Amino acid sequence: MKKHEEQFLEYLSRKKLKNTSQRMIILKAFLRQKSHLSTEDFYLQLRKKHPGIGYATVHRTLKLFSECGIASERNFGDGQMRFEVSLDNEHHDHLVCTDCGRIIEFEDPQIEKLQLEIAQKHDFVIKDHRLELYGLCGDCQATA
Amino acid sequence: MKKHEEQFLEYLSRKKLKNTSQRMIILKAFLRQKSHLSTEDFYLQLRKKHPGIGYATVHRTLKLFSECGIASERNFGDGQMRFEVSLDNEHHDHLVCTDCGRIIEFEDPQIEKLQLEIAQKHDFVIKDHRLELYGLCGDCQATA
DNA sequence: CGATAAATTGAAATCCGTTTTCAAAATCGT
DNA sequence: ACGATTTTGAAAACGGATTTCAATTTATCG
Ligand SMILES: [Mn+2]
Ligand SMILES: [Mn+2]
Ligand SMILES: [Zn+2]
Ligand SMILES: [Zn+2]
Repeated sequence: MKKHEEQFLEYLSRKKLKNTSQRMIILKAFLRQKSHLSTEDFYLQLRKKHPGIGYATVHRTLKLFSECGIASERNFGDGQMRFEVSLDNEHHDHLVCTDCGRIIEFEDPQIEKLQLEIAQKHDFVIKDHRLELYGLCGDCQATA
Repeated sequence: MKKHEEQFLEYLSRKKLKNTSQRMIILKAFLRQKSHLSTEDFYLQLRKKHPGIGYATVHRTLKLFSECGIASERNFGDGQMRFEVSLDNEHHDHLVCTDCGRIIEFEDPQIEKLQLEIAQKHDFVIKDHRLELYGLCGDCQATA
């Protein structure tokens, strides 16, 4: 987990950006966070300990994390941007419970391979992709 | 293509909604449309022939189409809602060119099957899913 | 150290697509 | 045609993301 911090600091100096207390606080909170939080939720969380830090700063800093590669932006179609820590250059996709919001991550090399084949067949070069499976988690099937 | 019209009319009467000239005009334009248009683009298109019809009505009517099953809402992550005619209950996914916006549809039974297996493994019941491959189409690779 | 230029901050304003409001108009069963 | 109900279009409201701006903080250099 030290790698993320280094990567961010390196990005700051490379871009001639400044290292501020707010940025360090947000970074630490972000790395400790339960993932897939919306900007708003993350901000509300952070505000408990650090009421002085503004929403704009949180928003801007999360964008920085994304730019420098330590965070991934996610969009689960609910109109909120979400962020998660990105580990190395691992990729994963998501199961999303539409009832309780639970999110399960998965990785499937077979699907990834099939995606590449499809792209080739249509003369596409893939830069990115999103796969999300929406449904009910075990708990919510019981409740329903 | 008559089926869509019937399905919409049936939905209207079932929900005790009224059949208006605007709704019929929008329906015809929608069925004739080049797919994956945003509400805004569809509205601008429609307005050329029917300047009297308001954006709100177009928006509400597209929602109706979606509710009654003759349209599918799509969200390609650019902050615009898009609509397309849904054929029978066929499902398909999308290749999206991030340069020129070209959209290619595809279907892959193997991927669908693997998705089901993943869901089972995590005790999920899938209701819906989205798979989008973002990249460059053949033309745009050349240009770049 | 200071001084200074440059970057950052937080609050508020703005943006932009979506959705709602509301009074006037249209629909449709009778 | 009547009257209850629904629909319409313009404008306002909404909600999240982004920008503005004056005040503050940071980093660099003498
Ligand atoms: Mn994740
Ligand atoms: Mn399509
Ligand atoms: Zn659940
Ligand atoms: Zn292209």
